[in-house]
Amino acid sequence: MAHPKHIITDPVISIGTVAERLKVSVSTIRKYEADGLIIPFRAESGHRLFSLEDIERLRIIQHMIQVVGLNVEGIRRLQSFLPCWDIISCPQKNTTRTCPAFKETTKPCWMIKNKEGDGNNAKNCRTCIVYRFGSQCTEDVKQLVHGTSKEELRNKLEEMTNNWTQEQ
DNA sequence: ATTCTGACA
DNA sequence: TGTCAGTA
Repeated sequence: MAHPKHIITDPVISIGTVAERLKVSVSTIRKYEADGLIIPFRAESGHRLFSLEDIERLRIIQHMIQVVGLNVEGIRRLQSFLPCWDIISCPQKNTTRTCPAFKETTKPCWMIKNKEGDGNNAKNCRTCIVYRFGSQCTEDVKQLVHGTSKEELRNKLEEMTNNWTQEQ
């Protein structure tokens, strides 16, 4: 309610602005991207652009580092447990136990290079509900990953992301 | 003036 | 994490 939906999701903030608002260096933000923690939008010029949701995600990263005590590697591993196979309709549905994302415990699904076939990669992952969930509060993440059916999981995610993207 | 990539103390 | 180079 505080912000209209488009304000939340539109990537229009420069990396410099983000840096000063979060009190972090520009290079640190670039590093987070290189490390797979964030997927900034790219202008045609090649410049990174961030939305308010992106800033929220960065805040959570700071929290995990400064308060929780995780390092970048730890955050990546934590996110590798986001059950994308349960959250979105996976091309290899019945073979979930064999899909790379399911077995990977080191990096999140958006960091896994896709083989042939459907080529949805990091660029599109930016808008994926799985990736976006990482922009939610860590408390909510806990509750979510705590025994819920696929259907419930799906609904909760929609709910939560709606809280962010809702309303004018 | 700002940001980008890549290399590097 | 920061900086320096050479661009766009």
